[in-house]
Amino acid sequence: MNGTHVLTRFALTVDCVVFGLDERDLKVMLIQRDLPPFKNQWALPGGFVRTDETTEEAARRELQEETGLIQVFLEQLYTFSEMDRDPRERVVTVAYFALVRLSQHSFKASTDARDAKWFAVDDLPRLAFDHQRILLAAQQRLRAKVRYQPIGFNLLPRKFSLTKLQWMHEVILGHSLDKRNFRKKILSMNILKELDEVETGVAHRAAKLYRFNQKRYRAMVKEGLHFEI
Amino acid sequence: MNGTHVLTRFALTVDCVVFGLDERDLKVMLIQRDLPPFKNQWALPGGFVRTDETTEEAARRELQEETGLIQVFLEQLYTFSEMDRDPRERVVTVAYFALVRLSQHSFKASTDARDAKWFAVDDLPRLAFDHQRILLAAQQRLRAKVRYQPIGFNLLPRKFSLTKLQWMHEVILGHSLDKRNFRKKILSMNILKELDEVETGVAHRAAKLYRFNQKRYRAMVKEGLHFEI
DNA sequence: TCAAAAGTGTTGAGCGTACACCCATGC
DNA sequence: GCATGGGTGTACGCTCAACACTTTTGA
Repeated sequence: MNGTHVLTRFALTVDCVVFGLDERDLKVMLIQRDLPPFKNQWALPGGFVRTDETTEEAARRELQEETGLIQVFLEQLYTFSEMDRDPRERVVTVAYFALVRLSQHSFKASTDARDAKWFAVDDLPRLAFDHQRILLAAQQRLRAKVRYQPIGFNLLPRKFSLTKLQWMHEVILGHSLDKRNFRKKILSMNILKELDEVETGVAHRAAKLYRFNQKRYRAMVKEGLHFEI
Repeated sequence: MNGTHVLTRFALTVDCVVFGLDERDLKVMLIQRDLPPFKNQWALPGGFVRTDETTEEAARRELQEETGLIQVFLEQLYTFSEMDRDPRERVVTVAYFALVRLSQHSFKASTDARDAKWFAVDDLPRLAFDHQRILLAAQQRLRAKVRYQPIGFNLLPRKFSLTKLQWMHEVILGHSLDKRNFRKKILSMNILKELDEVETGVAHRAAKLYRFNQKRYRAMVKEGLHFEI
């Protein structure tokens, strides 16, 4: 701000690392680029920020435009400003990560004809720009955060079994958990509502279904609850 | 990136929340603005990012220019992009927070004649822009992080007593800790080196001095140490 | 009746917490 | 010798971790 330098302006983008969970893996949504640079390569959904929107608004807009997703869990991740991120010119990007209920969304072909597709995080194609690095940062953040904040619920259907809940944590953390201890712990927090429903369509004993009770969680936090898996 | 909109460019700044610790309080460095807007009000050190530097480089440069600080602990905090942050025009800012050994630095009058001064975080003047909010975010981050990462050492002299170390945590966390338990815990982590020195110039029994052993810490982490106060 | 996953308790070890007194030093 | 903070140990309760069998259901 000392006035001896010309005020430079920057191209500013947002990039979204969108996580979803299917029957097998943790997945990330990628989009195939139809323009250079990196034409035909896979990239994170994202795009340029407009004058009349915050970066978060831009992220939500891009998500909707490119993938049809609305009302997802979205959190700012990190801002990347290395000089050579984009071969065309200098672009600063604010990265976000999102968690979606993959089961609920039937992904309509994106309006601008780009291909949106889910990839297992452990089996990714080569990515455009520095998106590999951004994705890695998002994965680390997710892994760290799922242990001390109840954000994982955003990846599951609203009604879920304890087994699914445990499995979600195992997939994200990358190691297995003890079934009895996990149940004891999560139930003792008093943040789940036990429903009068059970799984359907399974070839064995059907599991009870639960729902995350956000209100109860907030109340418990006020009373000193320290969520931790 | 879908091409139907004009590519807007953004004024981009960095702002630094610089924390220091003196004999009494946790302090934050502020700078008195000598230009409008908010002329004569206090603000976070910071300024515009240049074309040839990353945001982190910009933050370090501004810190040096405005306060003389070099080689401080610096970490990206959050990017703020609300439309009306700056009354002149839209400015996006990448906020950083820094931890410095206040004891070591004699703060030379800043080169561009602006007044840099330390304020107790619990007794701040009205701040320019949305700097109050940024500062709050930094404080929350510091409070959360000091509990599970050994960053607090960056606020203390290299040689410190256990009492000082405990006191630092108490000031940041806002509550007191049990002396014996604190010592047991921190010493059992094996990340402090006990020196053959004691405090000087105190009117009572002099405390042993310790030094944070970064190498040892990294080794311990590899072996599964989970730093936590 | 078989396969497959749901659901359930106990025990031991280690950790966190609460707590009070003597010691060393400078003035 | 007194004031000031430095330094130290124990006991209890709680939480975490390890561990295996019975129950339910659909095919």
